[in-house]
Amino acid sequence: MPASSIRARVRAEMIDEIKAVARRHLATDGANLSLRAVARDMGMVSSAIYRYFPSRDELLTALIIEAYDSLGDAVEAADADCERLDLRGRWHATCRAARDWALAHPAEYALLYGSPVPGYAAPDDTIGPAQRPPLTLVGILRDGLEAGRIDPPPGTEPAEPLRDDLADLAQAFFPSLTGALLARGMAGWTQLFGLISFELFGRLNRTLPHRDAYFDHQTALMADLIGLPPAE
Amino acid sequence: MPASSIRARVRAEMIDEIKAVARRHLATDGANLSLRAVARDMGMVSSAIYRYFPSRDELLTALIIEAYDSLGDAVEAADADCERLDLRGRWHATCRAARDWALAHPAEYALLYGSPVPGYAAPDDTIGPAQRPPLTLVGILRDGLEAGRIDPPPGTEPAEPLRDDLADLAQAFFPSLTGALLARGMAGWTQLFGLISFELFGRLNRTLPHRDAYFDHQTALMADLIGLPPAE
DNA sequence: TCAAAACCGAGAGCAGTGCTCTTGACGGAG
DNA sequence: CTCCGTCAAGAGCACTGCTCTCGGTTTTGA
Repeated sequence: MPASSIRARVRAEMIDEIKAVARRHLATDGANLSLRAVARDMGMVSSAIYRYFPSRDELLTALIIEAYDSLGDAVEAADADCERLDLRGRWHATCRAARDWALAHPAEYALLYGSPVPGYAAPDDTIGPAQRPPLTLVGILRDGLEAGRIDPPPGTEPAEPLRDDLADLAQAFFPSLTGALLARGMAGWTQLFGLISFELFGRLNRTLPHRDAYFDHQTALMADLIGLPPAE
Repeated sequence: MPASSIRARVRAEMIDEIKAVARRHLATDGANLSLRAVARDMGMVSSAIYRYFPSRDELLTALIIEAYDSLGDAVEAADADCERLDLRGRWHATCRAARDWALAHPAEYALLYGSPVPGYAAPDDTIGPAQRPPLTLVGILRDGLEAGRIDPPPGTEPAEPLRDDLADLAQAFFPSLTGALLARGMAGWTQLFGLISFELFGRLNRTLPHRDAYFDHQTALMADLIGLPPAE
């Protein structure tokens, strides 16, 4: 064990360094990072990288999982910093945390939520970390329902056959979640993703200089739609 | 003119054929299409392509503009097929048209609304065609306001400094558009983009088999948020 | 303890990419 | 008919992901 662990330790450090250099390249070169380039940066030969990652896609997968966890950490920490029953505060905090993380790590965000790489299929290892942000939003719904503090405004109700789909999916989260509320929560999650993507990918109108205020207002609209009570 | 135009005609046909082959490759290989591959498909040598497109990015730009116009045509046609005062019908028709187009041309949609290509900056030729879909939505707002048929539900109002930004931007569209309504319209547009992206990029939960119904319901929620009157 | 097994880095090599440059042939314009 | 512009072709450069082999080191197990 002591002798073998020194090799294993060096190997783990090597993997970490490769991932760190690759993450740095990702920030500048975008999704098309080159194994040879990271190998050059590390003073190695390209073929040596393959001792640690069997392919470029495997390296990308490792970076994707790390990015999902980094985003999940940020979102969950922001949510945990709020009063449990301050539903609207938690909603805004999680949304802002996701946006802040995306603005700080644009290339990683593009890797997670941008167009999928053509030949690349995300392995199952990624679906767990990928669900952490939306699950945080579901947690807000759960706490709000338990406290009886969620009142969605009147509006379109899901009809068949969607009603059963939503009800089944809602039951998989927690029993008191209705399909109608789940749909509104998913609308909020979709809006959050769209807001960040538009801002990050440059599709936001240039005549909106106060982007923080715009983001907060648009997420507030979705909080209204979900039925989160106004902050007192 | 007659003699020179035969040359120009052949050249124009060549450009069209290159774009057609490239679009075909785009559907299979995604964003990383190869000039050499399209040249091979046309029985040419790669360097010959450069007689018609100075770089791969120029070819991509041409495809992007064509795709924007194709999407714009579909959206505007769907909108024009509706009764002018059937605001909700127009909203659903345009949303469905955008989704149908995206599902029929996933690679082109990813090219337009996916993560930007790292070294590539969209030239100004693209911003005109790119604005056609959102401008169609603005047209629904304009007709609705002129007919006095839009009643947004109560909810968060934009505060300073966002209020002025939105008001200025709204004035640039048409005078009677308020900043608050514009923000709700932009939320609808953001939601539409997010819905399509989630479905296309495989982030939609697999337990929602009736995707058409889900899409219609979510866009109906946004119609409620905007204040489009219910269909009678 | 000492040989066998596993691991590792370096290098060559293959097939592919975008792009540049030169060469030679063809066709329209004066 | 001659010139000039346009064209396809080919060679070549620098780059990519990836495979394989060759030595050298480290770890393991008998």
